[in-house]
Amino acid sequence: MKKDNSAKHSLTKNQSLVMQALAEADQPLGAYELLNRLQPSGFKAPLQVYRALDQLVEKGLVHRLESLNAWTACCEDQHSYTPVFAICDDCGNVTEHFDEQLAGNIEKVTKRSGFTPDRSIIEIHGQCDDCGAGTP
Amino acid sequence: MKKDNSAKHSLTKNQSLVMQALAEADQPLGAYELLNRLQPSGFKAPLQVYRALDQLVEKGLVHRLESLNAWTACCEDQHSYTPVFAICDDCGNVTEHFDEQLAGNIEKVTKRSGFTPDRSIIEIHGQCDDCGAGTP
DNA sequence: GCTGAAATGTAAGGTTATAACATAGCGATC
DNA sequence: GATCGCTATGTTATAACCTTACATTTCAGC
Repeated sequence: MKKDNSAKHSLTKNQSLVMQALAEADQPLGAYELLNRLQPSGFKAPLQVYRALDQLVEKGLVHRLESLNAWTACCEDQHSYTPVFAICDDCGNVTEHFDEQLAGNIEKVTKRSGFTPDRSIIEIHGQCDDCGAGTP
Repeated sequence: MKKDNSAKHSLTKNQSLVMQALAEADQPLGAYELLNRLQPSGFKAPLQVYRALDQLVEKGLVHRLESLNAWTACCEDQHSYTPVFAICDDCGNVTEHFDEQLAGNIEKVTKRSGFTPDRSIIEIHGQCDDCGAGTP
């Protein structure tokens, strides 16, 4: 189970519930899957989930996985580098990595053409160690 | 206007039409925007667009931009490295870049944890040269 | 207690993507 | 040239994801 950093960020009720659901999940969750899981807690409409998610992303506690249309709790408290997500297409497990050099290289590639980077999305699909690509 | 590589790949009718529409666009297009543009050519349902897009992606002629839910014609004929997309959040322009070192970095970051990368998604949002982030 | 800002509730609707099933084209084989 | 099998296509319906618009509630700070 992932760490729950909600304490330091004074989350609201809905934010806490969404954060908790994500922290308890061992995989990224879609917004409607979150809605399902939170209906017992009183959630009734997608917007409640989306609002909480947006605010949690704003605070840096949650990341959105663009290629999955899903959301995951951030693995650590704070991080300055762009996260790299490794997504296992077999078991759905996702791990979060950081690499200073990688972040630097991305800046380099785009700045060559006068581009000013703001936020980067790096998502790598493949097979995790457990699902062993080499040993089917 | 981007280069149209359809000749060498013996595309079907629908694939050609979608390829042409993307090649003529100066920006990535959503599937439903493509559908609109192709209705004069006889397209009637989203699935016609999605099927053609999938096949074109398969052939490497089209890329999907995950963070935009949009599709763009590949800028060159063939490329072995993972493409890096620089997406201008102001004007919507997207440029495609390649960088061997960057591709190597990604492998490194994930392989540390026993992960076997298959396909990578790198999309950088920011401001392009024309929209000049420093000179608003 | 009053007020203003933020959070929440609720309904409706828009966009993006897929499932399921039917039909048509076309080359290979008999 | 009839049949088979594969691929592409057509069509309808529906699932999945996200946003707009507006009303109501909560709550810190005065």
